[in-house]
Amino acid sequence: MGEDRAMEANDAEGSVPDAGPEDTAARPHTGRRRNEAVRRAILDAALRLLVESEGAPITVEAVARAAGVGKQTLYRWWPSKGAVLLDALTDRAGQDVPPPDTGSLREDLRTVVAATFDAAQRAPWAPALRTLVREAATDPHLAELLRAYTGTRRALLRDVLDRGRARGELPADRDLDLVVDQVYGLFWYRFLLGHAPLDRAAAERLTDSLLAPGTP
Amino acid sequence: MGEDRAMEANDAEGSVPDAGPEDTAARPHTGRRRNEAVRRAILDAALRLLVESEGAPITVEAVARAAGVGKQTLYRWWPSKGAVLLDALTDRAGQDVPPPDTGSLREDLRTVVAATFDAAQRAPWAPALRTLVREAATDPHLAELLRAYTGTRRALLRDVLDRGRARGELPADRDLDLVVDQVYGLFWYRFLLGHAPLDRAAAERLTDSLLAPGTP
DNA sequence: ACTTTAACGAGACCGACAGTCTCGTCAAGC
DNA sequence: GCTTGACGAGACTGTCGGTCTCGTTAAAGT
Repeated sequence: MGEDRAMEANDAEGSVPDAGPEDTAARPHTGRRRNEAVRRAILDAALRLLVESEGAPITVEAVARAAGVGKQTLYRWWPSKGAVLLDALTDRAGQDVPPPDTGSLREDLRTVVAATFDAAQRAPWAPALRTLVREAATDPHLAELLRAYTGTRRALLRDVLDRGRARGELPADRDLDLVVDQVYGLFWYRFLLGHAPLDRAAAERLTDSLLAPGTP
Repeated sequence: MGEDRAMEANDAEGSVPDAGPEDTAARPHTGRRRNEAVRRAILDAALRLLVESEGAPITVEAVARAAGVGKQTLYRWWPSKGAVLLDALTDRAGQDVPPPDTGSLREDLRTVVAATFDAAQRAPWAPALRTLVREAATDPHLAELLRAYTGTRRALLRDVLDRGRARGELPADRDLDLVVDQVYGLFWYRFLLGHAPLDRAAAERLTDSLLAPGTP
């Protein structure tokens, strides 16, 4: 995803009036090339600040200074502050494990929920993610990116439920979107407010609550 | 609540060193009195902007201008922008109806959940509340006030559940805090993301999901 | 009436911060 | 060696929350 965003800013240059669409891709690249070390330095600095931030806002200048980079370099490759932060977070932490498929809905669901809760509790990315969500409140661009991200998470969980229902482990008329939202609703609510734990026990009880205790 | 906050700023004046605590309350009020019409004008203007905002941020200057008031007047009575906005919202919309106690947990829960969902869907305060939450992301003061508010909401729902459990409508070992968070978690998740409805049907299904369908 | 006190409207001012612009420099390819 | 574009540095702009100041005005005591 990081590369996609990075390119975005670049091909905006193709908007010369009446230049013809092939002009953008046709002209070979000349001049000095992008320095990969700089990209890494920016991403690393952003992630470090994000992790250490504990909810405090991050400034672009701080990221640039920490990376030893000019602000313009940053804005040359990312469209906004939020994009950099999200990129930094997903670049490292973003290897999504595929949801399990053990043949038992109860088992799969418990695993997914527990993993989600666990990641939010344990990881150093917890404060980072909290900060990111805060930034998203005032950064429409970031909000959109985050919305897309949560969308794929929902879809993944939805798949698990669909498989379970196909196996007859859930009544055919059960509202699966509601179940998905009950999981992530509780998750974000507790994650952002922090008034109650997101531990293993909570995951266990949530799973039991969603699958009626009597269900196989 | 409005009055309380308003006073807060005022008695800060009592912090003269070694003046004695009774000095604050003892000295009769002299000088020009607070103009109630101004308070109303500020609150009304803030609410109007909040309702019309549709998620867009509200500036203090806009509120002051809309109320025909100097910024200092605003800051004389409220400690921050967020406090004004929250005050404006709770001042009008804030008459909390006491939760029902019909003797049936299922009935009470359905009523509370449906009322909560309904209020968020129907009311013109929906965008206002969304804006407020957004502002809270960057305004620690407002975040604290909002946290307190949601705390009382949780406590109210918790009471309903406690009564139900006392009547034996819920197993004694059920995690009631989890149930509460499942309700408000889903609520805020859908309210803020807006990807799925918070209608009567959703309230119905959520209630059924929390109270095992077979329970009396 | 006169004085004191504090609220009021207006708006200058400050500090932070996102994002832009400019400039001198440096590397990649012709 | 010449053109092109990335780079670091940092000045600059615009916005906004919050403070400060000032001249005016209303309430209360004398």
